[in-house]
Amino acid sequence: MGINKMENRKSYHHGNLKKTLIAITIEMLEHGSPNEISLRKVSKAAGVTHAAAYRHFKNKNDLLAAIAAQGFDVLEKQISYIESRYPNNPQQQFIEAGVAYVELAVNSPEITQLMFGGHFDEESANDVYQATSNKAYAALLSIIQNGVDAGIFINHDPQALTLSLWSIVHGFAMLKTGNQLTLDIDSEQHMRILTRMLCKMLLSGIGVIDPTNPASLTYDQGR
Amino acid sequence: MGINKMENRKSYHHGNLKKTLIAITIEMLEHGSPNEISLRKVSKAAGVTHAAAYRHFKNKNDLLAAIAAQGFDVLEKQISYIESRYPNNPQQQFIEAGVAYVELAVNSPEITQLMFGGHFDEESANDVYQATSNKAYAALLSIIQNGVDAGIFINHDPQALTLSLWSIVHGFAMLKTGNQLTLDIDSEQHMRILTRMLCKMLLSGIGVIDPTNPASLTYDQGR
DNA sequence: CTTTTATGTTGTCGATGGTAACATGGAGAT
DNA sequence: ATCTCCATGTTACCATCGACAACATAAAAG
Repeated sequence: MGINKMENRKSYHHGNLKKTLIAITIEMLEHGSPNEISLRKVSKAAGVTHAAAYRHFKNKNDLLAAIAAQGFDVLEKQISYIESRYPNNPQQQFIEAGVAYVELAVNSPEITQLMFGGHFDEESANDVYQATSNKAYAALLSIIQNGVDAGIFINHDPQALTLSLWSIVHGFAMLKTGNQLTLDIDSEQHMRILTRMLCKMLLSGIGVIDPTNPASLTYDQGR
Repeated sequence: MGINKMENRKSYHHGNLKKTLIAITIEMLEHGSPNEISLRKVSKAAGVTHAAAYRHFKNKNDLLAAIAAQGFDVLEKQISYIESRYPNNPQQQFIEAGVAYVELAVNSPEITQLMFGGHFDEESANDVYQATSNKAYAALLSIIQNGVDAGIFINHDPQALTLSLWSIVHGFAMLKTGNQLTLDIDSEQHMRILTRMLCKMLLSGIGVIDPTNPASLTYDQGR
């Protein structure tokens, strides 16, 4: 536990330095802001000299971008999993994808801020970073498309529906991870309830749920 | 135009250094990420040595926090103005406040990322910063309260309604300013239309607009 | 066994954030 | 008008950082 120091490494070569550097950086992110991180501190914690990191990352931004890209990857996988978990139920996919989005963000607030907080130079937002960002969007769009194909989401363009879902859960997640919310919603349970409420508001706005009866979903809203 | 250099200042004392430093920093923010900014470059651009800035700001974070605080101030004033501009029409206040929120954010994407991107250390998110963040929330809550008092927003808690509006416009704004949206929505006109659509989805979700008729608002939806 | 290549080290550079000691001159008191 | 005080700016300095080049080592390839 703690920082993976590998201080008692025997060989000249580390063997797993790239992953180790990423892991240590993530751990450091959880204890401070991104600009408190230095390649030198990370390298030292990995039991390696300060220049070793440059064999694995082009520069500091490159390391941070790798972590962000990993975040997008996890996000996309999770949303896709939600889609497969609730087959033939676009409404539930809609809501649970939103819940998963917020849950992931809140469980890794620092990485979320890194992913979306504009911490990279323009050019450093490179191929990997851009591509993986789009994957999260595509995963959401797929769910929306299910609802459109099933004739459930009928009043709006799929792109617009995707944007609305993404916006509301992303906004909630960013406000929470950025400590902008005075509401003390500490428990995961409470976060889920709030997120479900937000998604249901949208769903009824899309015309799927009777707005005068927020509990009109076909599955148990508690859970 | 250009950076306010003040290079031909005559007196030993600058006279307006604090405001000048803020202005120059904002201009620099518009041309690069926050971590490309250095107090030394800013000071040099202001025609002053690098240590002078420390007479006006405790440290670099303090300067950036001042800019963020200024952003929250503008945001709150704008939302309050919207509220007063459309008296006795909570729906319109709801939508136009959302539009104003997104418009401000998109017009100053770098400052928006600075305000919400987690660019400050915990302790540096000081009194001013926290207080002003809350003001934006309070401004939105006031609008919601109008609708609740008028018996228009009836199906949900005011806090929840405020959170939903804030989340969706904040999410949209953050996705846009973070260049996460592949949709090319360059024109302000298009942004307004999209934002209105998002807000209306929510409004109908709250039960104010007939979801099968998105144009059911009482005022001209174009404009 | 030799050569190549990937990976880690040492040494160095300029830039940066921050502090301390000193300099300057404007504003208020007399 | 002059003196004094103190807000404000300067100079000098330090530790740290990102980045690079030259060198060292060992694992893999032949």
